[in-house]
Amino acid sequence: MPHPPSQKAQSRARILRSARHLFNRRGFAAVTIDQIMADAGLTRGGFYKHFKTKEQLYAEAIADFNCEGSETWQREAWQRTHFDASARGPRLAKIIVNAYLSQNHFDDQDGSCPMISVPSEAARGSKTVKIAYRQVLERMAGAFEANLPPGKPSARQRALALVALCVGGMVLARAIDDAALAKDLRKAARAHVLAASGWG
Amino acid sequence: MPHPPSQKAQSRARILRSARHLFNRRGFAAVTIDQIMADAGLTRGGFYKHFKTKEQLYAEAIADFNCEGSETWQREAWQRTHFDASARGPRLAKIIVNAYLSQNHFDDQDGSCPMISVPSEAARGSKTVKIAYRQVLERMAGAFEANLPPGKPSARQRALALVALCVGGMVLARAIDDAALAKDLRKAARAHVLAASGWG
DNA sequence: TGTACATCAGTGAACGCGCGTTCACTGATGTAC
DNA sequence: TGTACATCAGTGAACGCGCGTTCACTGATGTAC
Repeated sequence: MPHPPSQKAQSRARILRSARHLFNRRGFAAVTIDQIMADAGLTRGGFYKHFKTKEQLYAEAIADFNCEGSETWQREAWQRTHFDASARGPRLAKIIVNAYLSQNHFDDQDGSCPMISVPSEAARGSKTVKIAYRQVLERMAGAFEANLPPGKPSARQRALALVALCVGGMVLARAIDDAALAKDLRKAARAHVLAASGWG
Repeated sequence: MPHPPSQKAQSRARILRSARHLFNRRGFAAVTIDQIMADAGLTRGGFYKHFKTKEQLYAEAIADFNCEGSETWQREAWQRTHFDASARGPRLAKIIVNAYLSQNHFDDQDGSCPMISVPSEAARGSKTVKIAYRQVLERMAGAFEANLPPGKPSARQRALALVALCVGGMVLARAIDDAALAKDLRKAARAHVLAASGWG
């Protein structure tokens, strides 16, 4: 097995990252394999040494998103809470909500959560795409649920509603052409989530 | 001006309806002008007698959606509330919420609200598309706001959060490949909206 | 009323263009001896 | 250690194909006389 040992893995990771960013920004159909490979510093033909099809890349690109990942808007949320690295429980949940509904996340078209950037396209995607999408959803719902007290509508159910609120607020904010209304949507969603959860 | 008088308007309406349904089901990029025209009972070339470009059609197709419109899932909601045609105020709001988060709406890929079927594509659309999108949002938010009591977070702000919750719940439900979780999302969103608004 | 004409919604072939995918090739690397 | 060979990530030209848009044309209708 010649060639530098882990170079292929690195190329694959670069392709994945480029794909995730470009899909986020422009959507599945509007992005070219040529563009993805160029963005990753490679050329067209090599793509099929890593992925079987464009659709498969799409699924992996969604799964590639990491809730605690390294996107700018995620890191900046931590910083704004004064490097409260020991934050746990409700404190952590509040940080997540604030980051998720932040202006930085709104502005970051490349690095945003796929639930916000590609929901309607995932709905039409393959089974593999939808499975990857559900994993992202479950991770966020799980983080919320763990920080909710038990109660009448189950913590799980309340967590799902809070996720829907966060995602819905950001998705709508992105889809309109009115900066003020977009801000209102984010603020309204954040206020409601923090009030309903008790994390405020 | 020859040709049957209002025939052109009828053709235009048919094209618009076909476009809205096909865009809803498959997304903007995946739908062909050929398919839209065929669905409307016309042929390719005639399209440009009605619309200047595919993008313009997209904007008009979104605007074509009517909140109190004639889609099946909308009518069935009224029926299920026992033809409560005199419903007003909170009673009406509850009917809207139940219809919006209903299984029928979930299943109706053709006739669903564009906020649910094409949010991430609208976010990348032209200014015209986003304006049309905002009008749909404002209509629903207005209907909610009118039925909320004044309060600390303004009725408007609470209305926006409720819209985000309804839309987010449905959007997420559509994007995953798990019927049970999809149902849970709809139920969680509905329960939360009705509880928070007092319409329950 | 009848007839010739003008209009224009709709037709369908054709044009460009770009994209996903394939494929023969390259050349840097690891392995065998 | 050195050398011939095998491997395979990456290259870039090429292939099909389908789509948005254009365009010359048609034919049913309304209008003018």
